[in-house]
Amino acid sequence: MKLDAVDVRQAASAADIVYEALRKAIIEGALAEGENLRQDQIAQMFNTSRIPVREALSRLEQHGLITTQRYKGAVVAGLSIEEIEEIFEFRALLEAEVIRLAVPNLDRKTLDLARRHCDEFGKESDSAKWGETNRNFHYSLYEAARRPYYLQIVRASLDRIDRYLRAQLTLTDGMKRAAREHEAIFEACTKGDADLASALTRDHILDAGRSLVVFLREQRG
Amino acid sequence: MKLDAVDVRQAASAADIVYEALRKAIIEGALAEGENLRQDQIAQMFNTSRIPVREALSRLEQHGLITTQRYKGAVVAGLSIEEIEEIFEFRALLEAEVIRLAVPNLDRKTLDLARRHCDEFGKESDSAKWGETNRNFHYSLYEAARRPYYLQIVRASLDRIDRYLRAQLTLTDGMKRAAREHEAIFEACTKGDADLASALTRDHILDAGRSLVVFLREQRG
DNA sequence: CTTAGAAAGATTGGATCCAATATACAATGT
DNA sequence: ACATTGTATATTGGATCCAATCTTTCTAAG
Repeated sequence: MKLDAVDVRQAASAADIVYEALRKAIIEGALAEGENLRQDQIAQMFNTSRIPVREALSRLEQHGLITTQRYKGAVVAGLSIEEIEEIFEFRALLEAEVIRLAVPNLDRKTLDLARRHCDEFGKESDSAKWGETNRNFHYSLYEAARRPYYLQIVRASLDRIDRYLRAQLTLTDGMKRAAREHEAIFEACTKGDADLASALTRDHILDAGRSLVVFLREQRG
Repeated sequence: MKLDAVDVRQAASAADIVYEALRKAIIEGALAEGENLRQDQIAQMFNTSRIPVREALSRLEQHGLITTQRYKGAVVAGLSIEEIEEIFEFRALLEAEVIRLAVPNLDRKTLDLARRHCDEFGKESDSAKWGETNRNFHYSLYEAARRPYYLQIVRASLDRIDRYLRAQLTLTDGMKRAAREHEAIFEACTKGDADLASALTRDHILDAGRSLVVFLREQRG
């Protein structure tokens, strides 16, 4: 007997579905910062009651993606430029370390996968897909670090600033530069040079942060 | 008209209260790992319904303090030795950086506060109070880094392993060594030597992690 | 005696209802 | 006209009820 066994117990609850959908919408910028999130309205969109919606909102707040006020409701969280700078600095520290830990564990298969993700960058120009490819590329390498806790934090950090990054990339030539930097990081990984990969990753993130801050200062005045 | 105005809107919801109480109980080890958390039972303890309890449990799960299975309930999360090692390694990286960023901003007032916390270590032998003092000491210095996002992650990381640390400290002479190391870190801070403070903090955390792992390997066999 | 299967009880997930609070707007007095 | 107060509506927080699922127990056949 052969079949694609699925663990039924992992079936998603209504709250899980709402949470993931809202998370995705916020990360991709489909929901603008400051936008109101009415429990009733969301419940109707998902054909459910407000209970799972409230659970989802509570989780989103824990992750800093929304802010809530008692009896007033939830709004999509916005980040100040200072907060954005802090998160980029944090990511630089963390991801530089993760790639350093990953390099010694990289095998042929993982590198091939990363290579394919890297090649995708030339093709995509849509910001949602670009963001997806960006995550795939970095995470395919990061996985080799075998540090689930680190990766969880890395993910959460990227979640917070992804929408700003995407908005900027579509409006500037940041995508081309990012593609070149990815190429260099990949190169260092194939050579097994952990220190170089780490330094390049650090610069890659700090550069992206700097251009984003410049962009936002113009935009916000 | 003069009165002590209080922002009423910050009043805690039932879910907030339950969340904080359970978080504290788990961190302090009052709830053993693997212990079942029945919604009904908790609701009765807090004289409330299951709704706020479910919200609290959902938040706790996001922070990794409990694990839940659909229709089966929640249990206090346990960490494998590998997971504990990873979190100590992570904390070493992060807190070493935080203290480095903090040192240039330390002023007389902050140092005095840290000094007082440091002096508390000699007095306390109760593990709950010791843990509290430990947090107070480190955080009083960390605050000067002015990196709220970093601190949020630092807090969450400590939350996960605090109960193991406390259990070990009461059963070994780890408290004395920790006190000496705190003294040294404080010394480096007063001198304004950021690199030294960073290195000492890193070692302080890695040492604590190593002794804890040794302790747990014995205990768990 | 063991074990598969069914029934009963326990527990969680979700829906509906009620209470507490906020917001918008009308009414009233100066 | 303006500010203040009262009221009506909208929205959230919490309680209670029902459905879905798990766990345990009981039964009966091998």
